[in-house]
Amino acid sequence: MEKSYNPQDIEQKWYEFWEKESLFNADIDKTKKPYTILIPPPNVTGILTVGHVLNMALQDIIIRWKRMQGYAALWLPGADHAGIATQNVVEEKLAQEGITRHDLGREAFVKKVWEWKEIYEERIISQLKALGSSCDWRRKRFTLDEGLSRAVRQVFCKLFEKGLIYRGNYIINYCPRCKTALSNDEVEHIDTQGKLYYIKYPMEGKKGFLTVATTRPETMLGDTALAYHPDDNRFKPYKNKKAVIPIIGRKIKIIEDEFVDRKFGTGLVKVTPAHDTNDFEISKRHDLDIIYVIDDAGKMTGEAGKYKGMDRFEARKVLINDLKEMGLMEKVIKHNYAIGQCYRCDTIIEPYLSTQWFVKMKPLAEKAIDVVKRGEIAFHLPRWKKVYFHWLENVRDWCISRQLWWGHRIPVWYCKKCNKFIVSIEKPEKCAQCGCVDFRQDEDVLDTWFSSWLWPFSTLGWPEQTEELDYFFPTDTLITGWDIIFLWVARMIMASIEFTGTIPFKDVYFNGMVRDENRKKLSKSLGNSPDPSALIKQYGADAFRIGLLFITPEGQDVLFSTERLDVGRNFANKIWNASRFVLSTIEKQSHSIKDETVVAETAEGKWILSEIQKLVNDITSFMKHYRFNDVAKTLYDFFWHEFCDWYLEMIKPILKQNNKGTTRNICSVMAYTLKTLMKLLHPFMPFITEEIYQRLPHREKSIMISSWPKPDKERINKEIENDIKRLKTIVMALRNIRGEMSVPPRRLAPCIITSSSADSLKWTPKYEIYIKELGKVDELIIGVNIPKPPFSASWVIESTDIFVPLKGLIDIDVEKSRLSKEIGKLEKETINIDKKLSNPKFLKKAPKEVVENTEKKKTDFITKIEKLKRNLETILEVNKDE
RNA sequence: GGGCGAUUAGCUCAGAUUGGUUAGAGUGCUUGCUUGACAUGCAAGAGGUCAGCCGUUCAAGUCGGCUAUCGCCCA
Repeated sequence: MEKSYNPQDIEQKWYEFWEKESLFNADIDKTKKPYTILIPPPNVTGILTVGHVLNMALQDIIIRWKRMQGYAALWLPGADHAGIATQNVVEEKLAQEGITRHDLGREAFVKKVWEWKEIYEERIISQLKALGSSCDWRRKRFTLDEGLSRAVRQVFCKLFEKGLIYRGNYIINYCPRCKTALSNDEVEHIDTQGKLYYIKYPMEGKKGFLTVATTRPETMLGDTALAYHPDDNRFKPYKNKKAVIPIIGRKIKIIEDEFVDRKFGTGLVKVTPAHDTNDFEISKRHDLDIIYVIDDAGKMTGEAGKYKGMDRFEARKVLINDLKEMGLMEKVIKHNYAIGQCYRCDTIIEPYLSTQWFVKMKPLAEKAIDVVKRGEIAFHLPRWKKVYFHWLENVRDWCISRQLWWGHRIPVWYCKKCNKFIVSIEKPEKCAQCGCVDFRQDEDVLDTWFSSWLWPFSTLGWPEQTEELDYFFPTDTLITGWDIIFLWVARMIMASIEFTGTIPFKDVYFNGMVRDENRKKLSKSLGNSPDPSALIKQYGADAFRIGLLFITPEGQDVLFSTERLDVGRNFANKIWNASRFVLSTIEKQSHSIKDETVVAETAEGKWILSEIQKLVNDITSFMKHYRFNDVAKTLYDFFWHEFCDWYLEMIKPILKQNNKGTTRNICSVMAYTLKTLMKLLHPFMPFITEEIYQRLPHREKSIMISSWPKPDKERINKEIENDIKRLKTIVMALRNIRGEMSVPPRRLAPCIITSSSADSLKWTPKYEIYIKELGKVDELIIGVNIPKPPFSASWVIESTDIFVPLKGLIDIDVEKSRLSKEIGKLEKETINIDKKLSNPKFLKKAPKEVVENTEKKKTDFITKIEKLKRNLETILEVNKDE
């Protein structure tokens, strides 16, 4: 084995092996319980980010764990067509060649997008594979697959029949750059420092002015009224009078409406029905005209007079200038408000009146609230329930039509003769109204989320009642980011209940967002995510995975920087080298070893076998509770410190004795322990653990399908655990003394361990060898009441004294300050304990156990202080003698 | 405007379900080591008024309230 771990030597090899052996495949097996995770399908827009890596790693961790526990574990992979985002990237690419999608036409353009999709889907899959993802690739799905598309059409028709889908003319969020409608949830509200413009509208007949405040002066060209609150007496005299829109000179009514906020601006607002949600509502109540002044590209229309053809923001600038010149701009003040931006391209959203398709959400929302309230679906962390409920309780109808070419075409056909529309899964044969057979399908496509909300069951074959659906559905756990709780999670729950009558998954684990060092969310558009492929190459997939998990506390956001993966890389190297030591030791002796059934003969063997049972127990419990960060840290800590620093170091002196039987026993214990650790680590670090497993004596053809360890009570040995705890304390004391006294590393020192009672020394004999080796002791004397030799450093452990005679090496001043410092610390603690114990209420009310512990602690401290003081005195005496 | 979260070592964070240990880890820092697995390493050390205030309790980093600062979501 190489001296340092090189992941590139083994990762690809094992992934190919797993695939060749079909180990990722989850088949229907009625003798096993199913366990299902569906991938949150990544967009085919580009490569994955480190955020995806975290999300995917978590899924792989769970699915590998469940597979080892004997479940028929299915991780179903796939990708999302991501309508707007994908259309955007392909259009951008075309633009570089100087072509627009219109130059190509719909069919040719969509073909181009499919080409793009094939390339990027392949890239994503290869990234997932490089990461070690154990997906059942046979079952890979894409949201535009035939089966999934049929599900989409069927759902559309069903909801339409139920009256839950309707077509209507409303103000929707429109992105003038993507040239499509968006749902409310696809708009991001960004706090902005803007301005509020106070504009004077002349009264009809030149009888003075009325001032109106607005953040969007350019829309005034489309005003069809001014409005004030009915209770606002300031404007009563103007009721039903007319004002004149400056510049274009159109006359508009002054009306009363409850909606107006009297405290905003002057209390009088302009009403622009075509370009503002609230104004549109007002216009319906007052039967106002609707005038479009901004078109679907964000440019001013013919209604805008001289501003026609200008971009909306350009028009604003010019208009403000014109108003100022005319003396109609009363004032401009600073004003902060949240401005809506497109979540795909950050363009400022234009509220725009148009005819779109909508889903009525209230009836769907109610059941989705219930299942989470009843606990049928559990959220981790539970606090996300609050966010979920708040959204569902205030849910608004969902605009699902998009003016795009890439996506599921809306299954609505318009009769070319009578223009009546028919909603149908397939193209209708003839018009029921007029018998015409000529139809035009709706030009628009559906919101991407209208297909992804079906993902949990459409991927398993729905609407067909497949065996897969029967076996693997409802799925078990969804792992996703909290940023799509509305867009996706809530809607999947609604859809699943509506169409399958059951919940889509039992647990939802929300992983934190990965952010860069400036706390910015990693995103493809910002380009602030390092390329995962490069990181895998640099660090190895295992190091990447465990390194990432190491810095990912449960459900909290993660500050990522490349250097933070060093921990993972170092850990992989540590595993490699410890294994190298274990394996070379095993190889050196010729006998075969029995690892599973081994009974340890040596103290350190009994100890590690005992400790590892506790570890298995803890790790399994952490896994169950989605506490992956704890798993990573606990395994890291155990492997590095207990296994390497203590256990392997304790083995070394025993091996040196060259007793064949003992060596064989040690090898068996080592093999068992290392193999158990590899199994526990496998979900996190699949490649290196497979490599080590294969080199150890093993039964299964892959660690992937070996059984998850179960704690063995027979191997727990409390007595040995206590002994080793004391041993460690002694060794650490010796090391501390050596360190403080600057004893050269190669120089061995004598050591005396003594106590006033023989009982408290009874445990020591079989540990002498370890004390000597780990504490660098040449002459070890253990006995009752041995007096402290001159020129020795000392340490106190409970009732036991440790003396290290260091004539010629001991620095009296260092030893004095060491002892004084320790005494001071303990005295401070004793004062705190005294306070507690002198409080009658504490004695009366605290549990007996706690009081007893506190009392014992006090006695221990006092004994220790006395001993330390005596040691300090003897040092001083020695000093005097000289 | 409504809500959620965070504030613990120089930095990044654990300390959950269940209040009781001399409050931990990684990294950084200081010192010493080419120790027969590992310098991607070994050993030792320094470093914390747990944001502040008030409260509940025999007992608070942990529970409740308020304040401050930062971040996010919804309107």
